[in-house]
Amino acid sequence: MSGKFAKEMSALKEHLGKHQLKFTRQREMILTAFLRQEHITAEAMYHQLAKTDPHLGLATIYRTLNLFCDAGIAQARHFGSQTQYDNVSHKGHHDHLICTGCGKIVEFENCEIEKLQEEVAARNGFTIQTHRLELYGLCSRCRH
Amino acid sequence: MSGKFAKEMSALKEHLGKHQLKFTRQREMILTAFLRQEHITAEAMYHQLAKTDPHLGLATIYRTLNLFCDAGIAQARHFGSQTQYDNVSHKGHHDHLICTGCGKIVEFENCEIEKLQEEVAARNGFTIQTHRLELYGLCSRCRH
DNA sequence: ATCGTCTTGAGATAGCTTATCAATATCAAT
DNA sequence: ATTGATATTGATAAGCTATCTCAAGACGAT
Repeated sequence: MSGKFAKEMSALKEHLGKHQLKFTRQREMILTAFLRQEHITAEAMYHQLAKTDPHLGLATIYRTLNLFCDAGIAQARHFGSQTQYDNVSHKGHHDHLICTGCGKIVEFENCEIEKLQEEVAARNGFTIQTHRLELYGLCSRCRH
Repeated sequence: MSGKFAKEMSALKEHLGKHQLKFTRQREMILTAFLRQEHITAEAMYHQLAKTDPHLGLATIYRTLNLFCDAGIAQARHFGSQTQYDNVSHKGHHDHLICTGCGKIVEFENCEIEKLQEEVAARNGFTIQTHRLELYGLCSRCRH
């Protein structure tokens, strides 16, 4: 029961303690479910957890995911019409190359770009938690 | 009246022709206004154009900006709770550094990153039309 | 166990975007 | 230039996601 999520669990408890908030059954349940994902929407988590606890409210999911953002465990990102809550502790980050012709998506990683991003951030006094890089263009076939 | 936006105007007309769509007074007016901006929201453009044409509907703005996206002239980007429509032809492209603590947004440009992006694209047979780079983290004040 | 405070669940509400539809504008063919 | 077929517009309703409200219940320090 110590669990592989002990680090995040204590990060949450520390945040709760600092802000006079309480550790509840729902917060524990939602955190455990959240840490199993790389990113998820509130709606998706609502349906996922409905199997375990049918009375868990959607508003509670939103409130709790936003709480995780405050605690630095999650990070909200607007994608399409919904908000994606990213698991900050998840490492394997990849970026996307998207063809505007056929919709093909190629994933890539580039350490040099990431290093330059760190430099830009540092120059502006920022500490990067995560990022999003999408390149839009035409793939070889769609270019004709 | 030839105008500095001739290139985009013909790109729009080409798209319209290919899809059995019509060239209207509203589309021309919205395109001209749009090309003067680097990026704008539908709501902001609605208020801006209300001075010229008080009867122009908000739905038309949304429809037209989405049309520009289809034509490759604009690009939608979800930012906060609203959608930003970016002017693709605008050169001085800037990226964003976003504080997850206070919401502060810092714009930046970095040629080296852009060059590396080109390399990644070329390696995969892509020709970049535009891109989106957002760095999320804590600004100096929010880091404490 | 008690009490003050925080949290929850359910539904109402708010904000942004899209759908509906009758009236109108556009454009190719007369 | 007129016609006719089709696309577009404007106004408003509807849809969706996320947040707010508040009475009832849970938490945790004492």
